Amino acid sequence: MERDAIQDIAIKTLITNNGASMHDIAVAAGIGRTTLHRYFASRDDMLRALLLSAFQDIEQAMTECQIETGTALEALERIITVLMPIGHRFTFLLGAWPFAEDNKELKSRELRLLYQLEGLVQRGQKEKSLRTDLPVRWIIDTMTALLFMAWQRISDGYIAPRDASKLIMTTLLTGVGTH
Amino acid sequence: MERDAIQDIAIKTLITNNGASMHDIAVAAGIGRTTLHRYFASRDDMLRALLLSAFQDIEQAMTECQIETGTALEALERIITVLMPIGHRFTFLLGAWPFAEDNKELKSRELRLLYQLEGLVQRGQKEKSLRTDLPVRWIIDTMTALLFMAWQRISDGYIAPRDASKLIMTTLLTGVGTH
DNA sequence: GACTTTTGATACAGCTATGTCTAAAATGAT
DNA sequence: ATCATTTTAGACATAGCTGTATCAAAAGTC
Repeated sequence: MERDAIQDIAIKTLITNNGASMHDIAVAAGIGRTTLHRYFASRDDMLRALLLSAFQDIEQAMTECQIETGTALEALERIITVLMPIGHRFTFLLGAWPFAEDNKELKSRELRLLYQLEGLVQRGQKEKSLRTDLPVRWIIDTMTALLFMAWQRISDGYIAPRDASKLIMTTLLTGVGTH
Repeated sequence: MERDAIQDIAIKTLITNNGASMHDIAVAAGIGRTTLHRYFASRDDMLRALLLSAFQDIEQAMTECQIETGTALEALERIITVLMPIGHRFTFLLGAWPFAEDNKELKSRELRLLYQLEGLVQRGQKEKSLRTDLPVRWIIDTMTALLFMAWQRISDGYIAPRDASKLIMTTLLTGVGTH
């Protein structure tokens, strides 16, 4: 089995039960615990690798979006669309991120990513498509929150994956009120 | 120390580090581990008690809102306002809820609560203040997601507690776009 | 089929967390 | 101050998890 595939299963297992043991994760991956230890020297190593892997996937997804291209709203929609299929990585990252406190490289890459998103929101504000009376960070948070929630509902089967992006975009931009 | 106070500290400790040991929680509460065991016969007992306590607080907060009174939007704003000060309980519940799977009573009470919220949203739709083209459950999810995110930001110090309700309401109802 | 490599079950040692108990210390009541 | 009650530190036993090592079985290669 490929290391990437194991990482994927480990992430999915840990977001369901974040107390899952190495044995649990090995079972989920259909391999022996010894073999899991061959891929990751320790649980700590594994968690670090998962954090990095999840983050890298999101970074890459963001890069593929080419957020400088087109309008801010178009870029936002692209971001949402590419993050949806990796919602489990996103969810894992939300839960595990507090434990990345001492990883300076990851933290600085996070800041870079956040900086890009802030730039994008500010561009939307300049383009007069995003409100200027809300904090930039809160706009990003709102999108994050909706992504997270949509992923939960996809996992529950309440939302169809193909409806998610549109649903998030419309909720994000126009809210649930009739104003 | 009162049992309620210990429960509060346990919840706050566990949302920060959900792997916190009984020793960690006892330290946070300023009591001995033995004493903690006097309040809760086992870790399992404690987690069950915390789940129930968190849920009850939210139930009570919802009851105090008298959601049948006034317009749906007024009731929604009241809900958000009363849930904010107990955001840590809300956050704990979001994280711990998957582990309440076998608690039939809690699950049925959750359904009752959800039913009330659905009724409220439907009332808002009838009053023409909430959109009818979005799933009712998704409207509730959006509010939940924003509550959760606002609580995180209050904990970070990015949002002032007194701004939170207004921020959530405006984001929820009109979104972040200028439409 | 023969050989090599990989895998996994198993055993073991060490560690941590949990639950239980005891006796001393601390606290509260009078 | 005395007595009663509560709390705590520490000890202990146990279970579970982790990391490590061994060796037979399984899988892969030629």
